[in-house]
Amino acid sequence: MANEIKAELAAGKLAEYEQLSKIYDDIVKQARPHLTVEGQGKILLALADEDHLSQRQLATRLGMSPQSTSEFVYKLVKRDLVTLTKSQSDRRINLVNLTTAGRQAIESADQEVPPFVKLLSDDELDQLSFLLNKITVAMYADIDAANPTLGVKFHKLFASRYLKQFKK
Amino acid sequence: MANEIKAELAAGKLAEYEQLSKIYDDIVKQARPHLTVEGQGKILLALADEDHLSQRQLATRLGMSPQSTSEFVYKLVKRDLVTLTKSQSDRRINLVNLTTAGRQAIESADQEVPPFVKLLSDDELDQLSFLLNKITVAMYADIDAANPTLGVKFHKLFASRYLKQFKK
DNA sequence: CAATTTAATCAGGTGCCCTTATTATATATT
DNA sequence: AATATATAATAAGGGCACCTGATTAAATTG
Repeated sequence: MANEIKAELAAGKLAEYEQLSKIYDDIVKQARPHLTVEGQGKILLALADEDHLSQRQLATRLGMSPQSTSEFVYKLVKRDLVTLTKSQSDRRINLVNLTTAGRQAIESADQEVPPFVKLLSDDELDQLSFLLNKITVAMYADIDAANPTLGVKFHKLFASRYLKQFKK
Repeated sequence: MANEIKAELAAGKLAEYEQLSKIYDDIVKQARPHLTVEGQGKILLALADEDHLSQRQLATRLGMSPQSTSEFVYKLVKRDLVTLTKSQSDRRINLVNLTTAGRQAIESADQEVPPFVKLLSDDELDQLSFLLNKITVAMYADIDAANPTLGVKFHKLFASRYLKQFKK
């Protein structure tokens, strides 16, 4: 019983955090443009991980329809952040390649640790990472059970964007 | 230094959680329709808190433009979840009222504590709530500093949806 | 009473996604 | 080789959550 209330409280806080972080993002975005982990941003992030992917590969990795992928790629082409080149081995395939500008867009949008995270103590940070890890592991399992074809493993990549230490 | 890495790790986990929860929502939504805390859902939630608000009031509380508010209200009217009645004291005002169906939609969509939260121990739930509270408090402050007019306090309401105990 | 403010709506637009055709190109089958 | 089938990508159209810039109607103010 007591446990039930605690769980509701935690779930509520989690929901509140999610809502707030949308607003937070909007505000921060106005100050300094930053990559969203949606649409075009997703594509860029995937290409940062591995360049010269086909649209089909992108779609699979990102768990979205090839049509949507094509749309975002097209928008990125218009913004000169990627180019398309026909594969020589299979001329149906349109390879998506980051341009210098595209690469720069990713770098310059490098995620900064938000201030509200910085204000936690060492111990608290450990606790938070531990708890969130427990939660995300369970989520991956649930999502995978519901839809094994979803390219969801990919999302770990978004998390690693914060880890500057690990980049080169 | 060590602290910096811990912070990056936690920030990354937080980002990963947010991404995953979008996907999680989509999957859960297919199984059982549920209110989103966006658009029409936001309106319903606000009305659940206080019925018979003007569109202007809704817009202010929800921190969105009156035009968007009007759009969502109109969609809800078409779905017979709310009705519009002209205010008698000020005939410019169109009051938005929940219908029985609207009220039911809110109740029946009552949030359930997600399984991944339930799997935490009592202590872990306490820790998580504490940490998230610390974070959200800081977020409220930052958001308010950036844009004091934003009706952001409202979002606490979303959190309270989980607290069945507290409802009537 | 004229001028201004306010509530709501209309019109049009953006971004993220989806589904249902189509069009090329490849590969497998006869 | 010729046909059938599978696959990569695109076109077309739609839905949802927002937004900005007019416009209209009703209130308030001077």
